[in-house]
Parts: sequence; structure tokens; C-alpha cells
Amino acid sequence: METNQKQAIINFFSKHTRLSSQGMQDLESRLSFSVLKRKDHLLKMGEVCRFNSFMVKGCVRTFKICRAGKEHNISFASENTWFTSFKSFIFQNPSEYYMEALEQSLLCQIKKSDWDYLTDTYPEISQAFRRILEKWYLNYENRVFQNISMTARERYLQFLSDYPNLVGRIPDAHIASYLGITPEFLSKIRSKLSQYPSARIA
Amino acid sequence: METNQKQAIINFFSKHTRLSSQGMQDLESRLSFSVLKRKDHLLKMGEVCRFNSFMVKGCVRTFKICRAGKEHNISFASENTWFTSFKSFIFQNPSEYYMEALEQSLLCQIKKSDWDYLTDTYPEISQAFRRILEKWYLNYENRVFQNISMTARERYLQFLSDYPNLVGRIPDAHIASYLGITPEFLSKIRSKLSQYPSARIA
DNA sequence: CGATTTAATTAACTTATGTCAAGTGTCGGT
DNA sequence: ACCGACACTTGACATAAGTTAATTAAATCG
Repeated sequence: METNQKQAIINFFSKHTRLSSQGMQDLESRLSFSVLKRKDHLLKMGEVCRFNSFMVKGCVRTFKICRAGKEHNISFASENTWFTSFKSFIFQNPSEYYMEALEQSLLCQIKKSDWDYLTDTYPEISQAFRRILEKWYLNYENRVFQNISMTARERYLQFLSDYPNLVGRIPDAHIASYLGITPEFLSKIRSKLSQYPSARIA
Repeated sequence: METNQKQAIINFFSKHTRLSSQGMQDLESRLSFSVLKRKDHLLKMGEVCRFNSFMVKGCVRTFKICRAGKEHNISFASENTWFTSFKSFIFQNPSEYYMEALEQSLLCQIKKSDWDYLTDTYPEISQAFRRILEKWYLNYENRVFQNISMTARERYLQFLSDYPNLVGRIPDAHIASYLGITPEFLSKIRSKLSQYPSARIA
């Protein structure tokens, strides 16, 4: 059963690199599973993030509390994505971010020490990690561009097209936070969009 | 003379990794210099970005033109920073971005093929590149958080503190674009800040 | 199944930011 | 010294987005 789930990760790596059978075995033996209930915290601010996580099933939000004391979602992790509190994981220092499950979730995790071992030992795994990091980087680059160049409505339409699997699954208030607007304003945007559906042609 | 300038890059790498003398020599022999005049384009949209560049002296902006046809600055490169049009450089495909010199600039560049050779051959250099990429990533992560959680005035104050060397050096309109606001509104922010200097305590 | 919390909507009003247009100042080139 | 770009500012007005608070709908838990 668990071995079946681990397959998702092996598949993930296989897509990004030619993984030697030894590397595959070594990787698999270092994966561990973790189940989160809804509202469980995977990480709290100030804690050191010990794991890089692969989401098998479920959804987790990563957020930070600003000076004014409000939560701001910076990203969501859903099926088949790697996620971690990057700076804390890399430098093993206290995280600025919280990570909280929005649904019951099944994660497959690698400890920092195993991660370091694997990337030091297997160039293919190291390369796959660089690919993941490149993807994360390009994702944030796009987010920055969207934030400085688009209205809230345009960013919402972009979100719908980028993350169709999250819409209707997580509370709108979390999407609003991710977009940098209030839930009330998102509600108005949605209301106008349903009134003039043609406006959806982005 | 040029050898002197190359020293800046060697220094940069030395700070981030233990560089073997052979790697150092190999790296140095693959660096080339490039001078840009003000308003020169280092890269235009649609072109493939052939280089990773290190800014020795000067300033370059990277921008993209949105659907509405307006330019939006996504980043600035000034002294002692690496910059490139990342996606285009990595995948050698047409860039979505333009890069334009805001001042006469001196760059030290590495071709993609040399970059690949160096990172494949010298683990230290590969590691240094990962450090650069991590830095870029964390920079954008912070930008996203700032964009979704701060007002324009707060983002401007943050910019002043993050990039004091750019203030008064490049036109305010470019800073406004980077912050995602209009030049007129930035002017009003500046005006209020000089009226109530204590408001600068961020 | 009912009781209670959480989510989403709506409206009135406020604040943040954009648009347009005019005006001033500055700087390099002639 | 003059001229024309460009940079910056300012004010009146318009639009985007936030705030507060009330209301309804829907999910959760006992």
C-alpha cells in the first residue's frame, strides 16, 4: 500500500531525470509518510523545517503573518507537488512561515539529512532538485509580474486557469489572501463575473 | 585591466564556495566582457538569452510588456549581481523579457555552453550556481509576500532599504513600475514622506 | 437531527490608487 | 545661451479595493 504511494514520487523523479535503479531504491528507502488532519499544522513560525514534502493527496497552505498581524497565503500545495519552507529547510533555521493542512492530507517526506545525502550521492537526484527549484523560481517570477501588472480580477482569472483543481475545494477567503485582496472584494469580482460571463475571456 | 575586473567574479565565487585553482583558471578563461551604452538593449523579447551576466559596473533593468502594451520592470541588476533572463537562458528558448541598460554598463558574461561545461565539470561551481538560484528564488518569494501584504508606501520604503544604491540613480518612474504603481502616485508618496519624515519609520 | 461555527454575499461608506492634464525644472546637445 | 526631451510634481476627478456590519447559506460537530 505505502509502496504504491511511493511510486508517485518515483514517477515524479522519472519524469525529470534518468534515475538509476540503485538511486531509486536508495531514494525509496528514505521516504516516510505523514498524515495530516484538516487544520493540523505541519510547521509553525519559529520552528525549523526538517522536511521536503511531496503531496500525495490533499492540500496545504503556506502563510506568513505580517506586521499588522494578518495571515497571508503565499502558496498552496496540492497533489503531486513538492513543497517546503525553503529558506528554513535549506539553512535549517527558524521558519518565517506556517504550513497548515486545508484537508486531510497524505505526504511523503524526506529529512534534510537524507536529502543532502541523496543529492550529494546521485547526480540525477541533484539535477531533479535543481529542476524543482527552477520551477518554483519561475512560478514566483510569474507571480511578481502578475502582481505588478494585473488587476485583482485578472489575477483571479489567472488563478482559475492555473489552479482549476483548487477552485471550489478550498475556501475563497484563502484564494483572496493568495491574490492579495479581501474576501469581500473577491466575492464582488465573482459576482460580476457570473453576471457577465463573457468577461471571463481573459 | 580586464584581468582585474575578472577578479570581481572570482571573488564572488570565492565567497560562496571553495574554488580549486584549476576551476578558477578554467572559469576565468571563459569569461568575456561586454560594454553597454545607456539605452542599449542587452536582450529583446523573442530573442534567446545566450548569456548569464555579472554586472561589474552599471545598471540594467529587466522588463516585460503586458497585454495592455505597457512595460513593467521586474528587476534591476546593479554592481556585483548575476542576472539573466532565466527561463530563456536555461531552456534556450525565446525570452518574454527585455533587458535594457539604464546607464553605461560593464558586464562579464558566460555563454550557456560554457556555463553548462563549468557546472558539469566543477561541483563547486555547480554549487555556487545553486546558491545564486536560491538567492533569486528567495528574493522573489519576498517580493510576492510584499506585493500581497503591503501598501504601495510600505513597498517603497522597503525598496529604499533594500536598494539604497539605486535611489536617485535611476528614474523614479522605473521604481514605480517595479513596485506596481504609477509614477504620479509614487510622487505623491514621496511628497507625503518628506512632509512627515517620521512616517519613514517603517 | 439540531446547534453552532465557518463561508459567502451584499450594501453603505472610506481609503488607496489610477488617469488626465497642466506646469515646473533639469540636462545634454547645439 | 537656447532648445527640446525627459523627469518630476501637482490638482481635480475617476475607479479599484478595503472596511464594517448585517444577512444568508453551508459545513461541522455532538
